[in-house]
Amino acid sequence: MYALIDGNNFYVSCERVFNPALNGKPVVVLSNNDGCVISRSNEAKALGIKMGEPAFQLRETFRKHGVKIFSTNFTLYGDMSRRMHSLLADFGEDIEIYSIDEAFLHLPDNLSKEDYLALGRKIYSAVLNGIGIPTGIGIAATKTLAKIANRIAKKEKEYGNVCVLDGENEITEALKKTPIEKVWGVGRKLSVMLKTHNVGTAYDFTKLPADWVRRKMTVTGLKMQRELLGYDEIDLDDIREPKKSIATTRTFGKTTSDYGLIETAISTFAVRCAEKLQKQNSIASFITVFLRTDKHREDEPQYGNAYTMALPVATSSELELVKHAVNALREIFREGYNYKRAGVIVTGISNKKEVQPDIFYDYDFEKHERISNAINEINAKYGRDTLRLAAISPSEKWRLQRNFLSPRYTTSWDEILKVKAK
DNA sequence: TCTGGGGTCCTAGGACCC
DNA sequence: TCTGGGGTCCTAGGACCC
Repeated sequence: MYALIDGNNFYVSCERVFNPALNGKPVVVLSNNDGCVISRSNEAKALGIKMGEPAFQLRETFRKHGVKIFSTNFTLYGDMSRRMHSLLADFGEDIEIYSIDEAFLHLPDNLSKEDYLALGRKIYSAVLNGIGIPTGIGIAATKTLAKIANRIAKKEKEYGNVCVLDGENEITEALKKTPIEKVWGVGRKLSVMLKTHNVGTAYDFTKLPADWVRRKMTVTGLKMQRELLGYDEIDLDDIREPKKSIATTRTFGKTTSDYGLIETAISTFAVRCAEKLQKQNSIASFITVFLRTDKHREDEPQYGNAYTMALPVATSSELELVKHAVNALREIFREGYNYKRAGVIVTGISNKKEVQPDIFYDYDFEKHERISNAINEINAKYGRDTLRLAAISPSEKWRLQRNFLSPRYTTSWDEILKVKAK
């Protein structure tokens, strides 16, 4: 059996932990550049605010209903996530962390329904009391069914945030009231396709012939169907496993046609990729650089391009990645366009112990590693970018706009919550 | 003025091998 | 006239997730 635990409206809940005056009020968290809504309190959802809706279109709604607005504070959310997952780990050896606010916990197989329910409530209280985040908990035999249970736990008040799906009739009932587009793995395209074949619910989907599902939806669809029928099919990569691709990409606060500015941005993204690689002890063998203009500005000339190159030697060195990223950028940069978005992606990732020296390329892996380590140590002690490559600049114009940022309550001594005595 | 960021998996089809 | 068979590896692109 699996329990799927996820934080309710996670980013909003993180903000509320340190600012209880937000309870009961409409609250939203915005994406980078304060662009789109990416987390909403229940009160904000009730106002009709949609996931991903652009903030500028909502200004009137925000004003009229006094919606509390926050910029993303990933430092805070990431730290709260780490704390939540470590609380969950107390309830079982096997935990698969699926995202910043979700984890699957492996539970013993032969408990009674009452015992699963009691365990679910215990987990709920542990997280709420431990870090102040309310959760939804779904318990069932497969991950896909646990997702469905989780949705019911949150949606139907009488469940009190915990739903156990055990027993054939109960599972059938749950599948019948789950619209097909709410099934884990069915997105916009597939739900449209399935509806034209008269599949409206998860239950209808389980009744389709397996070979039809295989043909129309590949093995992914087949696994989904089997999961709904109670066969455990989906294995997740643990989030602590090394990543297979690493990206740093940004939408600029303002568009720019200035090559120098973009080179600085790309160099900074390359350094961030290097840091992420080093953190998981990996090296990358390919680098991709892309840039594009603002696709929403139909009145302006559009251009977008990407360039992928094999690195001469797999590496995690910021010096090497910046050098090659800039070379890649020169391949695709064109004068006369206003660029809005750019990024660096590294792939072909392996463990750093597997570095293959190239006798034709002058590269001293150990020397680069010593440099990286020295930079990391200094910055860990004195703050990010205290020591940095001249190619990057911490205060450039492409920087994010974050006008509604909350303090980093849990990770910065300067920003810790202050309690005043009267 | 103003529209996020970072991932995974799967398949088809081309290049290449013997 | 007639042009094999069986494989691997890689990449782009599409679909999905939070």
